[in-house]
Amino acid sequence: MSAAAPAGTAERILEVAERLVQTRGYNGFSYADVAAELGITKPSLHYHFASKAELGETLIARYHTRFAAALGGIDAAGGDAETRLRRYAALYADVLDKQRMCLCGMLAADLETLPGGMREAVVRFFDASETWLEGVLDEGKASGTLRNDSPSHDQAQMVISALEGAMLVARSYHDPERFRMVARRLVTSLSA
Amino acid sequence: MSAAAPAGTAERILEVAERLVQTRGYNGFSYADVAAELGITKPSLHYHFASKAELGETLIARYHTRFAAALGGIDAAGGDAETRLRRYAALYADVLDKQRMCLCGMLAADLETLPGGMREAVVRFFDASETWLEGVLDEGKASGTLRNDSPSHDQAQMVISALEGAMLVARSYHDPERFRMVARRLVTSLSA
DNA sequence: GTCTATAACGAGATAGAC
DNA sequence: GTCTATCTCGTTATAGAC
Repeated sequence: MSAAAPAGTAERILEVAERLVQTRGYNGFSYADVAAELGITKPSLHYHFASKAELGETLIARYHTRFAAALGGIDAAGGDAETRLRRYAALYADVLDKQRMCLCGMLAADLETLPGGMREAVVRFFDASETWLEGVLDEGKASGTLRNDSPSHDQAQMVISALEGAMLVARSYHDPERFRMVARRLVTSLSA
Repeated sequence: MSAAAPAGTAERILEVAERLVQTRGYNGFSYADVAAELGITKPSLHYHFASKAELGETLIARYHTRFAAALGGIDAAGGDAETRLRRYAALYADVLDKQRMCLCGMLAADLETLPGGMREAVVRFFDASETWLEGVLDEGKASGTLRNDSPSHDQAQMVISALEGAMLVARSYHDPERFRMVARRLVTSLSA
């Protein structure tokens, strides 16, 4: 769940825009902000991303891909279901440590104002997280390391909700430890 | 936790602006939007609220007051700690049923872009919720209806985080039941 | 691929008449 | 208390030169 490289202009634009969306929201940043930070002009941005909507859709696709790769990494690393859940929560904690909100959590707040393509992409991100979590929860129940007191489907939705909310609130207090405490409680509440 | 009345201009402005902030965010609405909806002009808005920041601060103060009154109503209605927790969650559900996000949850996403006065007011809202919840949790432990397995302080932060996050995500799916499921699980996880 | 220049519009805000 | 008129600035976006 990280990137960084020498990077061409398009990628540097995405890096800056991603941070701005995660900290200020979709309606809280402009092409002028990105251009100024990169020392280029606004029309140069439009060369790489014709519209703000196109830039936004690219940001979500990129974030989704990186997140999916991180989930693949967790699966590849092995460990029991509880360990995977802790690592899943750690992905969120890493974002918060950079003083950012989850990209799609932030865009969920802006949802009503987003162009249609972005709206659907945000929901697909949550769907993918939910599907992965369900798999981990099912596996944990089968192997007896996780509590089997309610449907994995419901538990997965609970996990996503609590982690997104904990990010949102902890960021308001500039207190990542507040997030970590919630994450620990959450994992504990699921373990057998 | 509701209002509505014959209402003068200032109050009608607040009603419209509140809904717009809760659905579109602070940077997703304008004086022009409010004015158009009320059939008045932008300068008339500025007569009642000189700046957008002032309007924003008034919105939070008003919301905070109404929320505090609702908490007072829960206390006055009696019932055990678990019942109070369910009623607390129901306050959020009522907001979501109107297809809105919690005002302060939405503003927490916009936090970095808010004028200083609004930022502090958002945090004070969370603090007040947390304090009230702590009281309910302590009472529930003392009377034996709630589980006493971790500090009320931590549990209160967990409740706020999970409910705010569940609102954020459930709204993306236009699915209030998704919120209610999370709220039920949450209360159950706290009961003895 | 990046620039200058500019269009076309919307934002928050003010002056001053009624 | 609400209006018309206007200011200034920021926004997304395009045309066309280099």
